[in-house]
Amino acid sequence: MSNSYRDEITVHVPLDLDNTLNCGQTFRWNKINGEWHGVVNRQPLVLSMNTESKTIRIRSTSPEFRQQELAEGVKEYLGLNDSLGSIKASGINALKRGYAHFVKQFDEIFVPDTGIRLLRQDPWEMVVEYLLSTQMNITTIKKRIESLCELFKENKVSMDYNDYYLFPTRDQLAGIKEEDYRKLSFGYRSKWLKQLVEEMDINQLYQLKNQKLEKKLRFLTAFPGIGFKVANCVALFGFEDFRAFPVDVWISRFMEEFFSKSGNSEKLMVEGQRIFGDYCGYIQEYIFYYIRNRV
DNA sequence: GCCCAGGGGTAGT
DNA sequence: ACTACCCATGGG
Repeated sequence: MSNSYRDEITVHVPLDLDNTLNCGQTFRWNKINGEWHGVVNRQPLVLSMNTESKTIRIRSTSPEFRQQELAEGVKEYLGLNDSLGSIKASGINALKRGYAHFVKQFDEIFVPDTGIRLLRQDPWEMVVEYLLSTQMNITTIKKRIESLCELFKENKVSMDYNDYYLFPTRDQLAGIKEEDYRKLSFGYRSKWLKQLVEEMDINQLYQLKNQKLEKKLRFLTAFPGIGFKVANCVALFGFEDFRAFPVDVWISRFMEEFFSKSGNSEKLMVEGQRIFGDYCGYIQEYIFYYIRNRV
């Protein structure tokens, strides 16, 4: 049982922890007694925000965080340096080149005060989690992922009387059989994950960071179980490639309803890029939030 | 029981 | 290129 190191940040830009950590871009954060509990950079991390003083309280097991001071690391992870205003302006600019009539609606969808920010997450974790996410609702995905993490008792880390499980490494998963995945109710995804763990070169995966989106997608979609939607999620949430545009059932409905566009996730990705421009991925997250929460 | 879920693979047009 | 169908399983 170890005690935590603590720090604080005062934020001067829009940020909503609830919307950011509960909007479908991440699966391993849980809110307990008003605090968000997660694991980042292989350390437990607890965040809570005082919305009046605009202060984030931080707890973690180390004063260091991705070779940075804890507070700086959290700022980086939460994407607090992203300018929501510039991203919105970029989207409006793109819309004016062909869908100017949608600008007013867009203004209601991309509301910076919603405070959603794209997290800087680990690519390997994203690959595994979004491969498992196929055709499951978010509640179920979170349960399945947690059960996978809890297979590895050696990954349990304690902090301030709470337990956290680090996400399993590729080498750890190499010892898991397809039937073990089926026992975790992974269903038909079991053989995909088994094959992914056997065949994916982790170094090649991490090298995608500096590659173009098209190259990322080509590499990722070569694996069974990773199609265009999952690959775009990895590019967006694991590599901060803001030109990625994941198309799930919700985004697909949105494209049909507001732009009369239909087709598979690859075709709609291209449409999304054309309509919303270079930050279409960031914008996609606001669309996802909007379309799922409207009355 | 029913429909749905941050889809993907495959076979048949 | 497009469509139809199947895949496992649990949430609501």
